[in-house]
Amino acid sequence: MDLERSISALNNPVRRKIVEWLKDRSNFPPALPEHEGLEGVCVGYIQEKANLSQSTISNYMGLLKQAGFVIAERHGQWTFYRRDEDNIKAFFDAVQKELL
Amino acid sequence: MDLERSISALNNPVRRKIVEWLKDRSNFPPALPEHEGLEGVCVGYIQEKANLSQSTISNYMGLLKQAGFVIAERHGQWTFYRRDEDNIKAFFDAVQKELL
DNA sequence: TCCATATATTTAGATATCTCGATATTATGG
DNA sequence: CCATAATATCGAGATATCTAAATATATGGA
Repeated sequence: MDLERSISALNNPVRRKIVEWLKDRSNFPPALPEHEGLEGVCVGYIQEKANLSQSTISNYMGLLKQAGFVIAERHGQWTFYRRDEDNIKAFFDAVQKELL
Repeated sequence: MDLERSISALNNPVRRKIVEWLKDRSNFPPALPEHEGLEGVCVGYIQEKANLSQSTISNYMGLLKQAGFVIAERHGQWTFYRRDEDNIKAFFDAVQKELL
């Protein structure tokens, strides 16, 4: 739980939105048939929704992953990102403990 | 509740420390006799503890104030800062609502 | 009024973050 | 193997943040 890194990752409105969007898969287009049953959302869908360049979103997802907010799983050419609920809770606990 | 501004204010280890220190008045030297009964801690004490320049701390306190984490009250030449517990809670609620 | 003290504001150089285009990497299908 | 697609990484210019020194403002006391 690196609070510095986590807060820094959240210090951007689009990155916060992405974490929020990932709460509900239906915020994105339906998965391809061959991806049925896989958890998470691929980078392309996130990029489309965020409307920023591919490299920016890939970078964002890397930051969110390092911060522990999302888990990445590669399947073929796709990387699927999903929330890491346990780490997200741990972050809240840490912030609360430090500040509240 | 400007989440952007609040997270930005917390995106610095010393500023977070200051908010934490202010939880307990005894983290600072005792108040001057003429300040007995006044709430908060003067900028000089905070600066001493943080060990950064006067202008930096003054700037920090301004950011924390704009973000709603502290309340400033001037008494004579001194400005006393104390936590704004209600706003701090509101911040947590907002983050939780958005992310959790 | 003049001076000392506490804090705020201004200014600026150093460093970090943002965002993109270009390129590299990895995987798939023919 | 080649072409294509999805994602990651690199490099760079624009913008923001950090932090301090210098200066300004406000107050209190001699």
